[in-house]
This record gives sequence, C-alpha cells and structure tokens, in this order.
Amino acid sequence: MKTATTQRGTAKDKIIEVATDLFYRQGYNATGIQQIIDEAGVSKGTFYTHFKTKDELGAAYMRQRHHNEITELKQAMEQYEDPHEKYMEFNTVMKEWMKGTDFRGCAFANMAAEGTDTKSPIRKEAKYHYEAFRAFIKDMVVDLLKSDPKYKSLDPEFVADNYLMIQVGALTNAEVYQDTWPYDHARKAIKRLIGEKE
Amino acid sequence: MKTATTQRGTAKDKIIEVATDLFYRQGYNATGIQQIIDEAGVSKGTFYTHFKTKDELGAAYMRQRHHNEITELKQAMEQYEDPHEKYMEFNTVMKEWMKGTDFRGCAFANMAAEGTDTKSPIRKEAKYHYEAFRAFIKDMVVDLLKSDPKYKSLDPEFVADNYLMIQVGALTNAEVYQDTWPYDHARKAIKRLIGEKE
DNA sequence: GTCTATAAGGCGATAGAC
DNA sequence: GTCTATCGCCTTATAGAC
Repeated sequence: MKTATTQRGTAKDKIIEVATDLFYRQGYNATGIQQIIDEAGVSKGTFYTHFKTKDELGAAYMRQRHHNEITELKQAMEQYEDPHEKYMEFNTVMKEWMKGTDFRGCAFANMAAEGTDTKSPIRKEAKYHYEAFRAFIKDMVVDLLKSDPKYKSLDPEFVADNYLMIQVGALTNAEVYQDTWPYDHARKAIKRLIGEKE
Repeated sequence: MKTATTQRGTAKDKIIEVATDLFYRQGYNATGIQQIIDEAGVSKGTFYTHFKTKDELGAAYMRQRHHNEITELKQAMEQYEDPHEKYMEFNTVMKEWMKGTDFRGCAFANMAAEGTDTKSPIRKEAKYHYEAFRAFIKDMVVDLLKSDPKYKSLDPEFVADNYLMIQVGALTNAEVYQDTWPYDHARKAIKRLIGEKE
C-alpha cells in the first residue's frame, strides 16, 4: 500500500491527508469540501474528479485513519518486550494517545455517531477497525496467558473481551469528562482481571 | 419541573420535544432549524424568540434528554427489589434500551463527538449526565455490598467505576457493531467483578 | 488532470407587520 | 407572542475551458 503522507503525493493523496486531519478534529458534518480543497491546495473540479461524493471521501478517511492508527499503535508498543509489561502498558499508550488528540476520542465511534445510514461503507470501515483493535488486544492477552503457568485458569477469550470493554469504556468516559482519570481506573481494572492487585 | 411531553404544551416545550427526538436520531449538525419548526408546527420567528441560537436549543435538548433518560432508567429498575438482581439486571435494562434506540448510542457522547468547543454549555450537560449515571451505579453497588457479609472484602469505589467502564464500553461497542453481543459479555464481566462465575 | 465559474438549495439568523 | 419574508453565507455538486 502506498503511503498518503508523503510531501509530494498526488492531488488525491493530499486531499485524503487533509481530510483525515480535519474530519477528525472538527467533525465530519462540520467540515465542508471548501475548507478541505483550500488546505489541500486543489480546486473543486479536481476534488470531484477523484471523489464522486463527500461520503466517498468519508470512506477514504476511515481507511486512512485505520491504517495510521494501527501503524502508530504497533510502533508505540514495540518498546515493550515482556508480555506482562505489554499487557499493562497498552493502557498507558492509549492514555497518552488520548491526551495527544486533546480528548477528541475515537474517530470511528465519532463517525458512527454522526451518520444515520448503518449500511454505509463508512460504517463498514468502523467495524473493520474495531475488529483489528479487538484482535490486537486478544493476541496480547494470549501471549501473556501463555507466558506463565499461573495464568492457566484464565479464559483468554473472557479476559480479552473484558479488556476491550474497559478500554473502550475508558476512552468514551475520557472524551466526555475531558480527563485521563478513566485510564487510571482502567489500569487497576485490567490488573485485577488477571488476578493481581495494584 | 414541568413535563415537556404533554400534548398541549407551550410552543417552546413543543420545540424542545421535537428537537429532543430529531437531534438524537439524525445528529445535531445534520438537523436543521427548518425541520424542527416544521415538525413542531411553529414559525421561524417564534423559534428565535425562545432561543437566541441553535446551540441554546442544543443545551435545552441535553437537559431534556438527561431528565427523560434518568427518569426512564429509574422506572425500568423499579421492577427489581433484590440488590443482587438489581445489580445484574441493570445491564439487561441498558441492553434493551440500546436495542430500543436502534443502536443510536449515548446522546451525550454523540454530542461530544460533534462539538468542538469543550467549554460549551452542551458539554457541561454531558458531564452532568455522566455524573448522574455514575452515581446511580455507585448507589446500586453500595446497596449490594452492604446486603451480604460475603462482599466485605470488595471495594465499592473500585467495583462501581469498573462497572461504569464496562457499561460504557459495551454501549460504544454495541453502537459500532450494531449488535447486542457486548452486553452479553458485560453480563459475565460484572458478575465476575463481585467474585461470581456465570 | 486541473482549472474557473456557477448552479441550486440549505443553513442560521434577522426585520418588521399584526 | 407569533407570523411572513428575506438576508447573506455556505453547502454539495456540475459544466465547460484549457
């Protein structure tokens, strides 16, 4: 897959890059085509040769954010090697990421909140991203539970989905409260999940 | 407080009632003043004598939804008496509520996702609602833990906030997946939280 | 492929009559 | 308090020149 973040990309790539920033920060319905083409430095005609409708750009936005976020998440997690450390620090990575977005929250849940059509390509991309996020957590949990026989009584499926609920719950709460305290609670919760006390 | 859902309310009440439905179902930015006044059966002039701006109606919408949802939640929970049953069936009530909204999700998180201004009255109402939701769960947990000495080792603060994270996580996941499975997992998770296996 | 110009309509908000 | 009419701006999308 070609990267869309290079400085000398095509007009189409530049449009997606700008949209990926603006749709997230300002919201989808609150961001007009005009602002996107202005900041991308292209004309309206050029925009509509590459995208039939705004929704088509919306779907491209979802794909690009999925790519960016999963890539950044994996990079941020590379610094940890020990499965237990990975398990615990994933929550810290999410907390720092949330702070870095100024508590804008999950781009995919936000798009789901704005769009009415539940069968749109935009919604499909949101589900696709959540599946990837869920799979990432599950792999992490499986690695941890395999790493030590003391975890043998734990069900990886249960721990993984519980971790997912806590993580998404922390994210939504952090967005509403505009504060990191939900992640500090989440840290205690995921530790307790594997039978350990803080 | 006067109810705004009576058939013969004032024009202002009628506007709020219609907005409370439309803003939730269609989204805030996607719903225009025109549609609201059409369905409320009032004129544009009448609208702007009662609300200086659309955002002012947005704040009134948040207050009305807060009132409606907390009232409905308490009513739905009245059918249960036993603290343990209350603790478990709260999750079922939320699941059924979510189905009833066609997986539209939390009105307050959705508004937070659309609005940029984090200091707006709209955002304040969202936090206010989450505090009420959180307090409701905490009271429920405290009642349960007091009801039986077998719970004496559990920290009510920890259990309550963990319940909150799981519940909000289930809600957001259900919205993205458009499915109730997150609530079925949440049921197992909240049971495990108080040391019981499904 | 990219541009300029414009269409056709919706937006939030206001003025002034009754 | 409620109405009609309208303003000025912004929206998505299209037509046609180069």
